[in-house]
Amino acid sequence: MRITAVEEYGLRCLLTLAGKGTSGQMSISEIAEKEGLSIPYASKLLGILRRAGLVVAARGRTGGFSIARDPKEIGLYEILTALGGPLIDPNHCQKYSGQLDECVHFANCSVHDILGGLAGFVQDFLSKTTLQDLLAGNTSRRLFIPEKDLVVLNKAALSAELTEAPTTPEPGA
Amino acid sequence: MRITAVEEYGLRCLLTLAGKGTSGQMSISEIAEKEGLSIPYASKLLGILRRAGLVVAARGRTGGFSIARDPKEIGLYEILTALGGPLIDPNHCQKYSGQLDECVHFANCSVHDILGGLAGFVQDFLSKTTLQDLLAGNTSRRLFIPEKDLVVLNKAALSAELTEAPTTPEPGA
DNA sequence: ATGATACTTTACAGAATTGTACAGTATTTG
DNA sequence: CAAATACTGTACAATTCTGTAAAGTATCAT
Repeated sequence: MRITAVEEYGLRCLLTLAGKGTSGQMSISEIAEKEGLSIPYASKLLGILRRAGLVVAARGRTGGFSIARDPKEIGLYEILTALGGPLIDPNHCQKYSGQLDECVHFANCSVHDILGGLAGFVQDFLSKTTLQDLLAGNTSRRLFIPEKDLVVLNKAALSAELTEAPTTPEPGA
Repeated sequence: MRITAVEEYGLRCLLTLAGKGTSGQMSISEIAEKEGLSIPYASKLLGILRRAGLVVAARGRTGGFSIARDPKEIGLYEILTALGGPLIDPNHCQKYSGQLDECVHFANCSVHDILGGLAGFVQDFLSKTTLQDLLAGNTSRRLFIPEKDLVVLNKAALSAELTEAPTTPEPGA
């Protein structure tokens, strides 16, 4: 489970463009130089971003790329899935079924449950973090919280938890 | 960003073994058949798990694999990193520096901040979810919570948030 | 002892991903 | 209109990952 190269570089290119604002513009050459990428590679990445509707391209002599929307309106989830596909393949069960025709855990597959749940979890986090957050350096808003202070719970169960066991959250199953 | 095949299958093999308990045992053949994998491939996966200290192997005629520790003591984070390497490469900046000698964002790299933060976030979630949770089907404890009820916040800021804005959490930056 | 069984290790073919090369199309400037 | 500039699309070499193959080592039953 890792960030792919395309996701990494693509996100950076988009971030650079976002820094110029909606009315700003940069050519592939400029972006490539700023990010230390080759021009053909930057072209490919920008092409992906354009087809995903995240940037708009102007052709011709005075052409270049601009960010398609306000950075506040672009979540990381949309960006990363555009660049690297879905977090969990929708046909996961079908794809990873080994030599059998279908997933051997088809009926009751806790692995898929947990991985699907993780994906939703990551998606939630990534969706709520926007390009604007990255631009503003707002990484500390949801990040860098000491682990002991980090909780991920159902709100309803949380009120009780806050007044009872401050250290080890254990809501009813 | 995705779950790799080795992570997926390796986790399943480990889960199957965990179902037999610490004193239980299964041969590669049995595991391979149960998971729909080829015997050589299952061998490779079990080898990885063994070197990571997650399973123990007994050689010889009555040999086989057993889970190394109580499933309650094995978190998903340990498993997935053993099978697929770290979520974020420690030498991320060095590796993904394009054609330059070092990451062009070296001094102030919000991309690395956010990705590193995400990794810590995922790590926290995965560490707190154990094999036992998967065995018991306890996927609902931290999963399948409606998004509107899901909060990820600093505890200190949370008490105030619970009494003020129940829908859109916005702690001070 | 000896053979059967089962884990261990290394090497390798096929597939997917990465990054590059290059020819093509569109637009502006003079 | 013609040249320059910049995006677009396809094809391809290099690398990495996936899954297989096969030879080797250890242990137990007889």
